[in-house]
Amino acid sequence: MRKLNQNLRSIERRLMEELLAGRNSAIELQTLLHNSVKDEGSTSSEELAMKILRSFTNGISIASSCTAVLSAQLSAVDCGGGDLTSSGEGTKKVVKDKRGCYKRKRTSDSWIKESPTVEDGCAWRKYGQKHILHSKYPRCYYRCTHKSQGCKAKKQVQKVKEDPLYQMTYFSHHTCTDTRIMLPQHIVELDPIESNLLSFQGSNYNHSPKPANISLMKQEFEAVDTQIVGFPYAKSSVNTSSWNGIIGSGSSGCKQVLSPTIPVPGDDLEEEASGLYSCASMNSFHGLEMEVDQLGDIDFELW
DNA sequence: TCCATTTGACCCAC
DNA sequence: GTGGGTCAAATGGA
Repeated sequence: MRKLNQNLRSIERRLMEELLAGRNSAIELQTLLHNSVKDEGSTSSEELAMKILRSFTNGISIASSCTAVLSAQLSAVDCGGGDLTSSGEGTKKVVKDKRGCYKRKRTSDSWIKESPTVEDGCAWRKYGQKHILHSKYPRCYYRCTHKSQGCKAKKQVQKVKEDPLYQMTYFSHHTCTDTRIMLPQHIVELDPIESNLLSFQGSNYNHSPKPANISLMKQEFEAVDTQIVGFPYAKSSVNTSSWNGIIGSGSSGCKQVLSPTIPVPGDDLEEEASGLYSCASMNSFHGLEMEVDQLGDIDFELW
């Protein structure tokens, strides 16, 4: 048992180191983006972005190994039915047997993320929308555009506040080889901070995925807001500019200007474990910061 | 024609 | 019985 504690402490320390490194790099990048003139510093921004990605990937990988250690140790101890993979956060996953026949089961292969934008850099296809009891806003259901490739990634998006804040619940990681969407060049070039987007343009990612219909996602919530509370996006300059950048280009513009790509890992095993950040890699900087802060609050009491 | 969204219906868990 | 998640036909845009 003492050895278990030592192992866990060691993993905890490594995890925290990686996450802190990622956080520091993110802060550094934020400063850099604030100070840099357009076209300058793009290389270092890329390097930093990759550094951040690497740190989070490593961190998640470590967290995964920690879970594996815990599972192994706990099953050895046999506490009586304690299954880490099924005693997660209380979120539910629906497994389909036949049409309309589902079994809900708890799963840990899901995670919640809050963000001021609904866009997360991945290509999603909406397959449903429901009004949720006691909720002002509808919940939207999305699955990966590449479902045909067998990708089981899903997400639910629900607006939780009048200020643009969306709660996104992800289920399963992307198994498709291409989860990215494309952004119009000018959005990234205008002002990465102001547009709330990060450009990860790089030579390693040369696929040509379809863009997610971000404007429709925005319009959808805007329509709801218009009915209920007016025009909420005026409250947030950051998000307004972000969305204006996208919507202003129109959907055709989005398809025509495809040069900046947002790399989302998913091809190798290590990155497979980093589904959370592969999906979040294009999120707003504020969102990233928020996530890092949340990660900093991880409760290691269990260990 | 293809693809994404909308929306009512279906079905299950609670 | 109700609420939530999914399906799939209808619809619309490119």
